[in-house]
Amino acid sequence: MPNGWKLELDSEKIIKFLKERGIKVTPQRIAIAKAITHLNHPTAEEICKYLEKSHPYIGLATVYRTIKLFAKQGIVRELSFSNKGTRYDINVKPHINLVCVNCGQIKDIDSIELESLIKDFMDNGYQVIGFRFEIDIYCESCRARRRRHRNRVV
Amino acid sequence: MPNGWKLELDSEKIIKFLKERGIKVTPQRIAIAKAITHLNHPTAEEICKYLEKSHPYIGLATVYRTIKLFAKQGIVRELSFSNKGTRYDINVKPHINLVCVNCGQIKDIDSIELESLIKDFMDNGYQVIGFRFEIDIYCESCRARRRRHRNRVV
DNA sequence: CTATCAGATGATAAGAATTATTATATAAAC
DNA sequence: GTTTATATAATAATTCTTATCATCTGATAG
Repeated sequence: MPNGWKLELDSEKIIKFLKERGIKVTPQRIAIAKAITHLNHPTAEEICKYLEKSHPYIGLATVYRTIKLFAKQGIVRELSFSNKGTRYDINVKPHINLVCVNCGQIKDIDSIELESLIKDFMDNGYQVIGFRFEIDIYCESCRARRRRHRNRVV
Repeated sequence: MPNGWKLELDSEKIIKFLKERGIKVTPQRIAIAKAITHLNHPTAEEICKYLEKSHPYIGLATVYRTIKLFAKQGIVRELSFSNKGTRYDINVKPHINLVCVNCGQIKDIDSIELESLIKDFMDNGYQVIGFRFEIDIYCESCRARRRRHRNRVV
């Protein structure tokens, strides 16, 4: 994971990264890498749906397998939610995930404080394999919708 | 959730908390509340198993329903993991979950930096409903086991 | 260019975790 | 104690993810 922090993660870099580690670069993996960089914290299903147009043959199993592979390589992070299944984050640099508890939308926010907090851990002898920092809020659009329907429970 | 931070969460307080909000207090709910306070980040199944002794009739569905209710009230937090299912955390004060990527053990760590980081968010107009901060490491016992089996992949 | 082979894929079955359903039971208010 | 809205237990259903396995492919050597 610490390695991953150095990566600027576009699909080209991912491909290069796989090659360097002797991992086969297949059309499916390239397509899935591109899909993840183009989508915002997608689920496996969303990736599959996105690829339907260009690669109708890619199965959900392959998506899951490939994501797991990427996760093991520190290319993506898995963010499991109790309701909406697992989402994948391509940004492995320490940052905050602002999650809307209503619509599930995720927004990434950089935070120097967070980075130094994790760095402190590493300096204190911990081998940090991964991390996850998430703050649950109502996003702007859900708050606006709420204001419009004040008396209704959103 | 901010309300929850003020709670010292033993089962008595949980019962009081439910009553105040007009939510029925049933033997099952009391038992589950006690179970959660006695167990360390349990899964629904672990709660069910723990209660087998004293309340053999409580079903898994009831455990799930009750936990969801508690979560909605900010009494517990849901921590979903891709592998090992969902665990529940009774400590709603901002803290760090140190998660062992090998055995899944979770250890809570207080952090002033984290508290102030979240406070900053609240001061900036965000309504913080919940949060989750988790750092993945190898715990002490897994590291010890690793040292003993250096050549083996743990 | 073709053969070889480890590893990847797709289709589908299997499994695990969680939620919905529904008849029955019960807590809270009177 | 009665009433009534809500909770429960048992089980079915659903959802999400992983395993299986026959087939296919990328990389390498000849």
